[in-house]
Amino acid sequence: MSSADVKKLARAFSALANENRLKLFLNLLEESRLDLQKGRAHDCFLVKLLGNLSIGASTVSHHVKELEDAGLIETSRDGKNLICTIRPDTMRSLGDLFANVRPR
Amino acid sequence: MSSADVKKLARAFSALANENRLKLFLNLLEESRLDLQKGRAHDCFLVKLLGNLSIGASTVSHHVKELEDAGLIETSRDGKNLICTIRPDTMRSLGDLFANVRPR
DNA sequence: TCTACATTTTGACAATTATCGAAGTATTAG
DNA sequence: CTAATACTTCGATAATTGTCAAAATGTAGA
Repeated sequence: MSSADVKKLARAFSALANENRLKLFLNLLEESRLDLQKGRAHDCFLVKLLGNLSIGASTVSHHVKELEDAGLIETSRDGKNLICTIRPDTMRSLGDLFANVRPR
Repeated sequence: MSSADVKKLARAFSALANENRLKLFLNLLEESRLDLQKGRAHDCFLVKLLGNLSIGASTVSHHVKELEDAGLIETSRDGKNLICTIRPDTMRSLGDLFANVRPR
């Protein structure tokens, strides 16, 4: 694994290391799975995420950008609303990392 | 997912968020897979890990403890040497987290 | 027991990070 | 155009973290 890859990985884990940011991400993941069941696309408004945490809007905005810069999510806009979407490619590489460890 | 679970998860990601600590962990993972192929038990000495990084022994010791406290590895002793072992149970729960995301 | 080796603990410091509130920007509705 | 809503940027601050060097501890061998 290249040094650049390690850097990228560390960045992703760093984004998930903060409790509030992790909660945002887990919300998105759960939403993604619910929508998967219904066969719909998954997305989540910032304002909706905000409701679940006791931190300010500006802080949430920072956190979302951090998740995005780390390659964990993508964002787009629907009018005034920010839409966050999980990046399945990144999920796959993270998942692979933890696979195939010998059970004891 | 309970609040305690989220805390634990964040702790694990936090442990992997530092580049040097991540390298230690990736070394252990790789070693674990090599040994898996050979059907042997896997373990790795601290002093061996140390060689690959340009940081002091005391720092590596801190990092190892951090990985252990985060539930990612277990340690034991063989004489003077510290032996580090990947925890497959934790690997499994982390792997599950990133599974089942809809591809686009 | 003395010594060398492997690791750990301690104390310090610089760098990074999480968060806030206020001001700023963009978008929509009226 | 104006006001309201949703988000972003800025500047500040407190808390956390990564690293080091030095001293301490534990272990094995002579």
